[in-house]
Amino acid sequence: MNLRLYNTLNNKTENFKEIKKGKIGLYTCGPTVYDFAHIGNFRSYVFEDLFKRYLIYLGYNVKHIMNITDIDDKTIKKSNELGVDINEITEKYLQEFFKNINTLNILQADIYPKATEHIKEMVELIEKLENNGYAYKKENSVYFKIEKFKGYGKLANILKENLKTGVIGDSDEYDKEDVQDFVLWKGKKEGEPYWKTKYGEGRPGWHIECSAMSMKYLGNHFDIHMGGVDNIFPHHENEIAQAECATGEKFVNFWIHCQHLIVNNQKMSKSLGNYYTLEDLIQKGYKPMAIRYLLLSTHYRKTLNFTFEGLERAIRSLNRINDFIFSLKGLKSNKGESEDISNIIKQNETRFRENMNNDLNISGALGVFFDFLHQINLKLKELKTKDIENVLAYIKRINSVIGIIKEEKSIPLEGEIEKKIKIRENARKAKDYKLADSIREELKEKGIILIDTSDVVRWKSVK
RNA sequence: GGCGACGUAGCCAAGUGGUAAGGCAGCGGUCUGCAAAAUCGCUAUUCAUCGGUUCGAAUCCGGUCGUCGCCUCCA
Repeated sequence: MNLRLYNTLNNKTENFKEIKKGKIGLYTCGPTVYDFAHIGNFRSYVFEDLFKRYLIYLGYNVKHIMNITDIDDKTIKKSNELGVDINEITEKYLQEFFKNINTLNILQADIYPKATEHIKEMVELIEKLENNGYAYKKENSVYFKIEKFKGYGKLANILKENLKTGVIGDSDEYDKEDVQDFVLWKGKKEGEPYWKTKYGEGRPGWHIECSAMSMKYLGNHFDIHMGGVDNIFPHHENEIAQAECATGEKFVNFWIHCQHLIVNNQKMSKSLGNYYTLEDLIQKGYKPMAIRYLLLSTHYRKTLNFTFEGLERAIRSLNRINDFIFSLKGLKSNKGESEDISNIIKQNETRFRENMNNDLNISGALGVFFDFLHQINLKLKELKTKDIENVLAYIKRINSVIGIIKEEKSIPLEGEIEKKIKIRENARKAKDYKLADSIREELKEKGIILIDTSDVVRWKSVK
């Protein structure tokens, strides 16, 4: 079964086909580095990561570009409010962003181009638009004339005449010919950073950034562009307009958009007190992998309702996977390999892939994976040495896609704890269960969980 | 006003024409000194609702009710 993806461009699920065999150009809209990213942002990033990991799993060579918006209204506003240089602000939150990405086990992009380092490319793009008759200067700014572009609105499925006019955005600050037109280059304003270019002193509009940088690194025509649904209009619509009017070529084949996250059925907002950054959740004691699992486990085109109850459920679901691996690693086995187990793996992987191929149906795919755990649990005692290896290798393959299983670090036990375990063992042998249980309870409080098996005592760390 | 999404068990969530996956929680067994994990059984005659098409509908069509998003800040 082929990989099928829902393409916002025509609102249909289509067979995926790459432009250049085996290679994929992927562009994802990155953060505006003016503040900590919130869990809604990470829902998108985690989904994009899942998708990218799956492409890699399928054997594609993926070139992934994620832009960094480090010049825009918000970064400027923050800089002015705090009286701190804008670069200091953006650098700080860029580092925080990278830290968060790492915490959530999100693979790094190949390149993180910054807007401020691509002014030249943006100006060149504006130049092309001007030459082709799609851009006009007014006062000190440059605008895109959407009336000239017939395809305008095709992504968002919006008719030009239905666009609300006036009152919003820049319409009264800048002097456009038509309120629907969007800005390519913003003339210099007092107290704002600016660049000297052929269009005068000023700074780039937001949309031009993504068009310029994506084409620089991926070419005029590339495979996949992703982002949150809110970006469909106007951002991605404008990107298409800029790129296609400048090059005359089709810009992107597949537009994939991730739905939003809401909290307790309400839009996340600071005023409602339901606004969470990753840091907030981690400080509450939630583990990154549980957060990742939660963000990941709902299909990307469905609104995800974030609740702490859901997060608790995610923890317990993850426990099932981790406990399984734990039991597997503690097994004593005989040499050999059984065909039975190899077949289960093969069949399960096929089903996993079928679900993922179906527009990245992660819920279905996870269901398949839990089926696998169950099937193997039933045969745990019959597993041979090679079977265990095969099962672990399969889990590793699955995890290369979902990325929710953290490699267990074998933390050495402190001597004192080891001593306590021995005392408890002796107590158990002497049937002094009162003492044994109190030691078990004591260690549990220290984060060490003891598990009695028929021959040895095993332990695991809560962390 | 225009465009669009969604409504499946206590909770989360697959299934998109062939008779309701999976996870969590709950109850009752097995295993265990007791636990933990695992395992077995039970837990939706029914998919918001009303009608239609069909041999057959959660799935297709139409109406109704409800929730939500977008229409130049936004992942």
